[in-house]
Amino acid sequence: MGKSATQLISIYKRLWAHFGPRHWWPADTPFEVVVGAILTQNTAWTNVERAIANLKKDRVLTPKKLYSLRPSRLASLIKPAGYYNVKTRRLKEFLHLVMEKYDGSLKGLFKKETLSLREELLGVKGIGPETADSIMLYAAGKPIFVVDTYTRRIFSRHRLVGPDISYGDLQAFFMKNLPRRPKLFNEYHALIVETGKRFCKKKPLCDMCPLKEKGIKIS
DNA sequence: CACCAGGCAAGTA
DNA sequence: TACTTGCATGGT
Repeated sequence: MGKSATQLISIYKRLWAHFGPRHWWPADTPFEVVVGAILTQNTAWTNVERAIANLKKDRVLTPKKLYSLRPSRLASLIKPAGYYNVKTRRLKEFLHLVMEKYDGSLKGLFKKETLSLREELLGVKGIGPETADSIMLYAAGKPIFVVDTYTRRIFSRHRLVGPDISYGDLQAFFMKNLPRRPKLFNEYHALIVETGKRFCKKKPLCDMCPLKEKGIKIS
């Protein structure tokens, strides 16, 4: 076992001991995961919750219902999540794929092999690497590690990687050094986000962080 | 008031 | 290729 692998496991254990299981993704259905993944792009989750609540209240949180909504109506429902015009287009782009190619069923889409599913998701305008990987791991259950702002921030501050590491390289760092188990990837990313939200914001609270003993200098 | 949040695409040089 | 900018609400 390499040094990086040992460190990654050690950090995971420490976070899990501190926070316990996260039960991610916070959603009732795979489709809700997809919608949440798009709505949370560069946006606080509390705002996404309001938007999702609006969709549930009007009982339109299914692919067919959302696809049939007028864009102006969808935009007004998701308004609390911000970027509502952009995100309306992005949801519609994804729904168009599901409706036209998979008969409105996520099941069909998620039957694809991991790599071809990733390519297909990345082909949708508005779905980038993090959104695609969140959908794959948390909606489709594929063994893909999700990288986000917090991941880069936490692991570069602890000097396991450089601060400007690319998405792909950071993802590979985790996937090469951890057993490829969806359950582990699920829990690890969820723990990273919890740590990020609480302690590793742009203005860090490193004294409080469960990783402080391994911790290093921060700017 | 300023700054930030679980990105992404499009524009510029 | 490598920056830069627009998108927008709600919390601190």
